[in-house]
Amino acid sequence: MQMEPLAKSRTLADQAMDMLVEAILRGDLEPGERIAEATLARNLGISRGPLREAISRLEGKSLLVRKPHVGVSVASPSAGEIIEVFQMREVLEGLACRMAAKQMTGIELDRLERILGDHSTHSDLQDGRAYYQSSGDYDFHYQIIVASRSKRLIDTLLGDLYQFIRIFRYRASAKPGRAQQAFREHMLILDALKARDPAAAEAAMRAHVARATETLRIALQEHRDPRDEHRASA
Amino acid sequence: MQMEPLAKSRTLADQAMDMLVEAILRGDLEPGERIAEATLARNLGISRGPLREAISRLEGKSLLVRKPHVGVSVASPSAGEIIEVFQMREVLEGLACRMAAKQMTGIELDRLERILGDHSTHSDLQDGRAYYQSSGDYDFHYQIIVASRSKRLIDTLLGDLYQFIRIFRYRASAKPGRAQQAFREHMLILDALKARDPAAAEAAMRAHVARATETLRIALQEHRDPRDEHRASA
DNA sequence: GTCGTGTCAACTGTTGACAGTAATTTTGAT
DNA sequence: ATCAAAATTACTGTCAACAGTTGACACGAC
Repeated sequence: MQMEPLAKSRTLADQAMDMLVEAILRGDLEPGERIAEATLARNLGISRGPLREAISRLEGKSLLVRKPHVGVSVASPSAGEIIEVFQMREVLEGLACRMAAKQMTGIELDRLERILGDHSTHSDLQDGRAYYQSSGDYDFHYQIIVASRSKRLIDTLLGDLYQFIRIFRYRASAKPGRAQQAFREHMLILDALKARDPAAAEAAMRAHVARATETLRIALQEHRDPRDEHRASA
Repeated sequence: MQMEPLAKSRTLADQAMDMLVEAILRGDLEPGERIAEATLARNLGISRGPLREAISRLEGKSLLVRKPHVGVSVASPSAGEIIEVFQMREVLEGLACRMAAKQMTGIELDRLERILGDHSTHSDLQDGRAYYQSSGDYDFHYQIIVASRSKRLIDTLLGDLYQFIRIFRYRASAKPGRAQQAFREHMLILDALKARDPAAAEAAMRAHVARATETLRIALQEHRDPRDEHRASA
């Protein structure tokens, strides 16, 4: 019999990293907020070494930024940078969807259809906003991304990029009616996948994410970020 | 009078990181090779702390991989993973090219045209292979990526992804005649950019990178990687 | 009152030593 | 000779203390 070690030899730095990401996601650490190493390490019951290591790794993923001899702080991307990330997500998820169309199994397609079926009967959908911006939308995209079978793509979209996006609660900025529209777009994507039409699947996914980006852009313009002023005007 | 700080407060960890990347690019550290922290730190004249920090950052960028309690080693992606990165590059550079088409200045277009002009008269081009796989091709893509004005896109394509790709010298695997074809493809891209046609520019760039990927795929099949066997067969 | 300078405290950057784990070698039995 | 188990070794993971830099504050000159 062969089994995985229960605790995968998780090092303190690993735990500290997870804990940091959690804290940022939960909102305990706000974007731009500085992190005092010594204090945080004491609170976690570890020394500064492993904590610094966790910080360095997140720094490599641009979730944290460090100013030499000053300190690390949670990344605080401007509205423009968030849009940039969404644009990248558009083409990358398009790619994932194209690949998924080629190699998705029947079982995976069924699962996707079932997820969408659950959505349609879910009460939140009728209500409007919340659902698509929380787990429902996530599940749909998640399944497709995993179906791409591309290790790097999965890591990027489900790991780095997704966490980066999730930090900033701009999900809340969905417009009323966006949920229903998104649901219809999901249907179109599913159709293309079932038809095993890579080009159509990619186009449908790109259109879907592009619309979400557009909605986001409008929402962001309402609470402007001064850092974007200098490059607007075009 | 305004001036840059002389030495940008570069920390030992920063220098160690650059040094590591350099060493990997130069080939001093081969893919899969393990890194002995203590030894390397001594050779660099620093202690293990900053070195570990540099390692952690590169770990976050998946240039190095760490196995707990065993050690770090240079990432050694399988042929399949390299193809995956190229596929991501295809859509991301396509995006960059689309954005560049919208906002490139006349000066930038001139510079690009000049680069291409240099290429056409460059002796290596007539010879065949080497040129496009070295700095020439890089310059062309570099200019377009920068012209996208997207901070994240530039970081990803010119930083993380590019270094990752560069580590593995599969550039050498270009086929004879590929250089001339690539040159023609560059011309098409430039045409679309000059016409300020975003869709055409994106399509042209995607086609260009897709062809390079295909060439690479063929070259990689010759020296197979055993790790890809299980997922082949399709 | 404003500007510039000097001092100070708090924090980060770095170090060397210790503890713990995984691989290797050695030893012993079959 | 082959294999298994135990001891050794070499490395990583972790810690606590030291050194250096930064930004703030107070003081003094203009």
